Amino acid sequence: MNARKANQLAGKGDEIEHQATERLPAEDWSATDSPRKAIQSVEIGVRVLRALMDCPRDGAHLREVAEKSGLSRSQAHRYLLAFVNTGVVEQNVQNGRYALGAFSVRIGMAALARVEPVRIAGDNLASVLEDLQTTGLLAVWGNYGPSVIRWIDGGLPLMTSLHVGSVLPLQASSTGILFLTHCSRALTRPVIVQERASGLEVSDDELERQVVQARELGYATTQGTVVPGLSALSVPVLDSGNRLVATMSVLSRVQDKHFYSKPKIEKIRSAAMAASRAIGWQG
Amino acid sequence: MNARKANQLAGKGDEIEHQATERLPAEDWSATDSPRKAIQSVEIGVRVLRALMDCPRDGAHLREVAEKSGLSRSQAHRYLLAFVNTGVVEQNVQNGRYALGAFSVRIGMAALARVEPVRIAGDNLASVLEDLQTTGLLAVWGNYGPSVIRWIDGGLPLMTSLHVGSVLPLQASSTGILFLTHCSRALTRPVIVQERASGLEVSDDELERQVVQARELGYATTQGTVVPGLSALSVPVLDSGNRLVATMSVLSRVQDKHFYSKPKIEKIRSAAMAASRAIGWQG
DNA sequence: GAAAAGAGTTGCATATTGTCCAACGAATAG
DNA sequence: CTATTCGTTGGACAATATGCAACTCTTTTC
Repeated sequence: MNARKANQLAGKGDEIEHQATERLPAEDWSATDSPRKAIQSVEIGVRVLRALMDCPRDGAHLREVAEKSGLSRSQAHRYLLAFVNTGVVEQNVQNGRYALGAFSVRIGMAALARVEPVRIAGDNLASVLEDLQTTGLLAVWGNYGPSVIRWIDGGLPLMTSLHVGSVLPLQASSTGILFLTHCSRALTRPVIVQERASGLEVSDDELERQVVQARELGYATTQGTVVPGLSALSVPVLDSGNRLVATMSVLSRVQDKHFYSKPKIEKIRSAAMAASRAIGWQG
Repeated sequence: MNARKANQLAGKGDEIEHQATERLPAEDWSATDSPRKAIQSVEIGVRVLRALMDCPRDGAHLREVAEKSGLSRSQAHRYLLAFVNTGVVEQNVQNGRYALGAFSVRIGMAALARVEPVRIAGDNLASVLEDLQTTGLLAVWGNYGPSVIRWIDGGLPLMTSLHVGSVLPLQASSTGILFLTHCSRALTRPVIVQERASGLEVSDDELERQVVQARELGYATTQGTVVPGLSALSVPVLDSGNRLVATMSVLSRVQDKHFYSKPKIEKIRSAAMAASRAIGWQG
């Protein structure tokens, strides 16, 4: 048992990144490691998921998963099979690669819904959208930049490529500008590098200008840079530490030139501020 | 083994809320779980997560989790313990309730990054077309109506005026019918007006009939109305908000009267549903 | 062009590991 | 106070995960 267990736990020399799992709700929810008797297979299974998490979008080969999680290939294969059976993981039939699947998204969404700030921001956004009779979205910081986590349809007939899961560009969306405004360079820089490698380039000067403006006004706007014909106004939702928790965006057609009137902007801003205050912001 | 497994699967007399375990092959769920050997504990673990997913924001008691997942309390407790150890689940020390934890959010974020509707729909369409040895197309809503964004040649030699960028008629194509079925009037009406001004007129009654039929069947068909001699069957790809993201169309010659047999239609439909699920649809 | 290497997948004997039962302490109710 | 319910734990048993090796298929190498 000793040799076997040692092999399992230590992996093949590679130490597994056991990143301190950040805790969003500042309540008394503990996730402390305890040496109590549990289901070992489940803990190993989570190791497999962890291995899949920091993988390129197009998935990982069995080989990589096995290495990252410190399992033999046959073992890793069986764990992946179990996850595939349950929809947590999907396997690309073309190239055989494994990646997190649709059910993982649902788990994440269910977990997010439990996070107070997101819930509150979503509710406030919904009521503003109903008031303004238009459509909008909620975004948080995801693995590859600002990610749409809620899409609220409010009367404005729109067909866009945007949807829950879309990653918005940092440099070319009002949402992105807000994240640039409120988040550390260390967080945003890699994404910008990535975007520029993909051909989306906005000069640092121009970005700086927009960031300053967003900071002054308390909101950011874009016209048609993400989806042609669609303009957006985004406002930040901050927590007690002035950290950006989420962004609320209100959409309209670019031809509705005067959609974002002073009173409407005020409504949107105060909705975001109400949400911010509700989660402890004191600015 | 029999008695034991039966007990596991059936629960303790209470029937488990077996919410359509989304397995694509649509096997009957009471029979053999997985034809291939996997890790049973992991699959059970996912059952526990599923139980946690649809519970109130403040978490669920061990009791509920046990019932919903069809496990004994001691069993459920051990699974939850394993998830708590890994940060997937958190336990409120005050009231002892369990809920999805911060790590679940991270899993979801990682999975979200992989959601790319058009690519996924294109891949699924391609494999169906290869299977059926024919040609098809992918369409999304464009500025002037349903627009072809991918044309996939699959053996059927077709000479048509259709190509990437073509706008399909709302009233006279199976693709158009689907957009009429799933999109708001406000979005489609202008295009219909435009079409009628150009001489293409289908009565509202007839359209309504087709829309109802498409909604019932889950697909739409046309014979030769877009391109003479060419018939098409189109299926919708939906996202998490039940919005129509794209349509997949499979083409054939009208003289191949029995091309769209039941099993083929089923294949096409399930490809679209697989794509839908992969981008978060939960219907 | 054949052989070798590497990838993904599967069968099988073995014992590690999950399961069931029962029990404990702690709340809560009656 | 007793009775019940709940979360949690211990221990014996056997079901289940493991490691090894084999197999298929593709890719690489010579």
